[in-house]
Amino acid sequence: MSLIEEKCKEKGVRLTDQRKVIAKVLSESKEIYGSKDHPDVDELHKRVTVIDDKISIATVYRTVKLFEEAGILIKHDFKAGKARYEISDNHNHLIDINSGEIVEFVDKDIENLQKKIAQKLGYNLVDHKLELYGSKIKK
Amino acid sequence: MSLIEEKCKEKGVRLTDQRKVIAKVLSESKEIYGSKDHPDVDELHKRVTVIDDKISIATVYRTVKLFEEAGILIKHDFKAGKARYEISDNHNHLIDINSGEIVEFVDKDIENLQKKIAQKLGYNLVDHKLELYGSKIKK
DNA sequence: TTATTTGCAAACGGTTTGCCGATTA
DNA sequence: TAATCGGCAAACCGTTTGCAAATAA
Repeated sequence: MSLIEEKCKEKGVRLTDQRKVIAKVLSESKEIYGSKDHPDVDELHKRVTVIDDKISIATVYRTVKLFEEAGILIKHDFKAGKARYEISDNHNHLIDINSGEIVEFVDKDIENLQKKIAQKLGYNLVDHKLELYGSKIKK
Repeated sequence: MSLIEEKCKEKGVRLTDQRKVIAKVLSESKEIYGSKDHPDVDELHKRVTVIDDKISIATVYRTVKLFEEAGILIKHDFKAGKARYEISDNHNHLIDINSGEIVEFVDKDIENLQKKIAQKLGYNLVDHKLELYGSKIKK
């Protein structure tokens, strides 16, 4: 049973054949496609139809939204137009402005600083989005 | 002459009547609508047509893209679907998850930390996007 | 004059939705 | 069985674009 399938059970999300396939593809996405994998709905649909070619893209849309609302996935809009998804986890992204490659990172210092800033402005920090855009240093 | 109109001159952007009106509305947007003003194209079009009701929304789209490419405006996709614009300036945003209100802030510490992180990952920091999401602390 | 810009309406692309038969718990 | 879900195709909505007339330099 895939990671996401388990989370569905936890949260009482009904599991259908289609959802199981989508959950499986998402759960395996990083392992198979590497760390910079943030598939959009179209890409997801392509991968899913390899397993079951009856699954419609409407179902992928509905499922991905469902998973997002359940806190299982997070949705990114790195560039408007196409949303991209990955399993929920609080890391940040560095985007290579030349190749489009995405590097993930976490940094406790930044996280603490953010909390402090929000407090200073009179808010409790609930969530954050940090994207760095950079170009590779050649050596 | 509005702030943006001046920048257009600098960058050699041809100034038409329509662009002057749009530049004016954008330049005045913060003063009139307050610090949380990040109008979308539709809102911009509404404000612009008060001055000249012949200006089409296609022109607003084209102009806003032009200004963005000239580095005069920045485009935000706080939530996908509708882009929002403001005069270019490197501050960050804190978004009230309850009211949608947007608070702007700058923080040198965070900026330095970001630069350091990018370096550590082998990149030169070119740009960044930081959005905090929080809920107001009641007192 | 000549390259550029505008308004209009149609096209576009990602996403959502109504309908209704199929499936899950 | 009752509630929910999935497939299909049409609708939706923000944005872009081709065209011919208008305009800036």
